[in-house]
Amino acid sequence: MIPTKSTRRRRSGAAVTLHEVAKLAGVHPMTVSRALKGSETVAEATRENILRVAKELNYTPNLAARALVMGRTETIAVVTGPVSEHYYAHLLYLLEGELTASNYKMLFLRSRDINQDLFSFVDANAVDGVIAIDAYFNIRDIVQSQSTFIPPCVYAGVPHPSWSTSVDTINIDLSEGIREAIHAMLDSGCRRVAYLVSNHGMASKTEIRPRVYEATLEAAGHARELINLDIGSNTYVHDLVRSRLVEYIRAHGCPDGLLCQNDEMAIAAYRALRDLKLRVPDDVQLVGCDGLAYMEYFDPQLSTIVQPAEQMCALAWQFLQQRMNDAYAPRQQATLTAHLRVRPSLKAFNETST
Amino acid sequence: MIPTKSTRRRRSGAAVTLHEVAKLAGVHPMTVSRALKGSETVAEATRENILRVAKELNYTPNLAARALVMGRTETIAVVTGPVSEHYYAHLLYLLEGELTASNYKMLFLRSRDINQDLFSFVDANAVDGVIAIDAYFNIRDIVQSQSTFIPPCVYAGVPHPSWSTSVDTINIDLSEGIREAIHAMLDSGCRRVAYLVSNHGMASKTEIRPRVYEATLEAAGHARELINLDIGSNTYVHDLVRSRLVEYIRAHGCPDGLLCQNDEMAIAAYRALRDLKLRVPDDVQLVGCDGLAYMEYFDPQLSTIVQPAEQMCALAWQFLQQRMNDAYAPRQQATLTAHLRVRPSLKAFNETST
DNA sequence: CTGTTAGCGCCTTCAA
DNA sequence: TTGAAGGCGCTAACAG
Repeated sequence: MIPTKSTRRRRSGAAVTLHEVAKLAGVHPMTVSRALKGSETVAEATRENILRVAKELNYTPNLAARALVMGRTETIAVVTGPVSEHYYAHLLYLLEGELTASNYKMLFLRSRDINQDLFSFVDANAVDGVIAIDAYFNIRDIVQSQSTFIPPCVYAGVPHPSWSTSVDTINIDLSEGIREAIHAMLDSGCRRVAYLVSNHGMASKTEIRPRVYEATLEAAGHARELINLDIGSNTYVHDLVRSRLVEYIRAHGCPDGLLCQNDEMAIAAYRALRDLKLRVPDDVQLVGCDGLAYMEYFDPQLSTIVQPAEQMCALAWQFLQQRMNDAYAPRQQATLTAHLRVRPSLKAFNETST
Repeated sequence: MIPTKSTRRRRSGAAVTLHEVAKLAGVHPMTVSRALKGSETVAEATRENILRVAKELNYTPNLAARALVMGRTETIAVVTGPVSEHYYAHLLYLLEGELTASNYKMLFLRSRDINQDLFSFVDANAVDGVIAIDAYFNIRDIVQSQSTFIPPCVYAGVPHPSWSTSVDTINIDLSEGIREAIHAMLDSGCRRVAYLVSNHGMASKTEIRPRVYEATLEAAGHARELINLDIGSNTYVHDLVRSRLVEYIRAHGCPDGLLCQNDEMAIAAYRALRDLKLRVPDDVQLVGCDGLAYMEYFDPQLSTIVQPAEQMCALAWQFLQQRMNDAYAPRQQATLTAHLRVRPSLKAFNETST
């Protein structure tokens, strides 16, 4: 029962090769190769015989060998933010659908450690291309390098303001949604609309969210209140957001409108408010950002700025395929707009629905 | 700027090979190979020179070539339920941590279409092993085949009762948690504890959850109420669970205790109850199963049977590594127990906390 | 329609 | 300490 150590490193199990099939079918390996790929030009009789033998031997082509000779792996690297956040998990789910529909495999990389040279995977012939979502720092090096050649790569997500990239890009424009959210709150009588962020980077004036927030409030003649909980790049943010927001409200009183950097934080904020016996939307109106399905299941149902995730993923894969076909095609770009979804966590919901 | 078409299929970009480094360093390719791997036996001077040249040329080893000759890819296939469910996303996150810590890559496969021969990926030398979680049907074929050799594979999750597998296994034992949940509800006065499932399979007597549910209620002398919403294998279950549960309750009145197949369904059930203006826990006590972080952020905070996810993932990777080292090592098995976490959605919470 | 030749980039093995 | 030979399994290109 112990397998023969025929070849030096042959995996103990199956590992039938083209040659073995060929020998048993009484033809040259090349004929087997042809027969197993799309038809091409093999006689019906031989083909059928070959297929039969291959099935009998349970032949599986060695993908490493094929990748070596073809220079392609039919594998795409996908890089996102931490998949512990449901937003990224959802994107992964959507991308998985796109890729498997095209018979591509997905190498899932680095949702946590952020400083990693992605393109080495392309150079290493481990993947044919890269889809990076909201992973600024992962592709920054490449984008900034002056290399004439950039491997097939699509960057999608909320654009980072500090660089203008030369890679194919799908930008999510949040500004519309943010304005809609702020106006929804102001129009229903909010006098103190705060913006809740998790760290310094997200509070910075170069980020689009705080910028739009500040501009919108200023235009409306209201004071700004940027709440930076400063939890760094911690992954499990919920607990910290919850406790620090409770502290903040105890110290400074509570805003009557709360716009959150993303849905995860909105959920944590919701909890903090309930801890304090504050009611949504009567005491505080609450809006998140991402469009998680879960938001609708809270009580009251939570409003959110919905990112067009399906569209983004479909387009990302489309762009990447095009790029893999033609490395020197002109740069591809698209911008998708995120809009507010009004739910009962906004007082505007009642006006809308009745 | 257009790259030379030197070799026929060379990818347009980098793709520096060992030979080019060798030529520039004035040594034999073999020496480069040695110098770049762990030291071995290369003179200090030559090594340094080689490393310098390699860096200068931005050399990246071709993983396909290495995989071909080594027979290993340092890649693991991970198969789970649909990653749109947060539970699986969380497992993915944990596994990613394990794998990257060991310098392994992760091929993420088939979280949706369930009938796929996973082991062809191992045969194809595309991955060195497989971690399958709650993906019965994906590994069923292999487990049932009488093949003497099973590729490195670890199956983890709630065990399927119908087969006794010969692969390495980590079983999650939910029965403890289910009993605890049911008793928590009965002890606080529930007279009608129902069990909510999504489809026929989950309602079947061969499944452990309904079995334990029925046995426990029977032992306590209570009637059983299995609510099967029969939504098949739909992925986005929330909406359907919500609407069908509302219908059910309108038709049959409401149980005063609701145990759910998993947390996703508990969340949907929570929403259905709120739609009906029913209060948790006053009108209905509610318990989910999985241990999602989100459960704690609802109001009231939702109780759940917590699966030991960290432990499971760590153990899965440990088992798989061992198996990859020794294909003929004895079968590895472990059982982890899930326990109830009592939160305010159970009346017992007040007794506990005060 | 099928076989031959050559080589993808790397590593193992043996020789110097 | 380094070099040379050979092959992993497959496929493109060209013969026949």
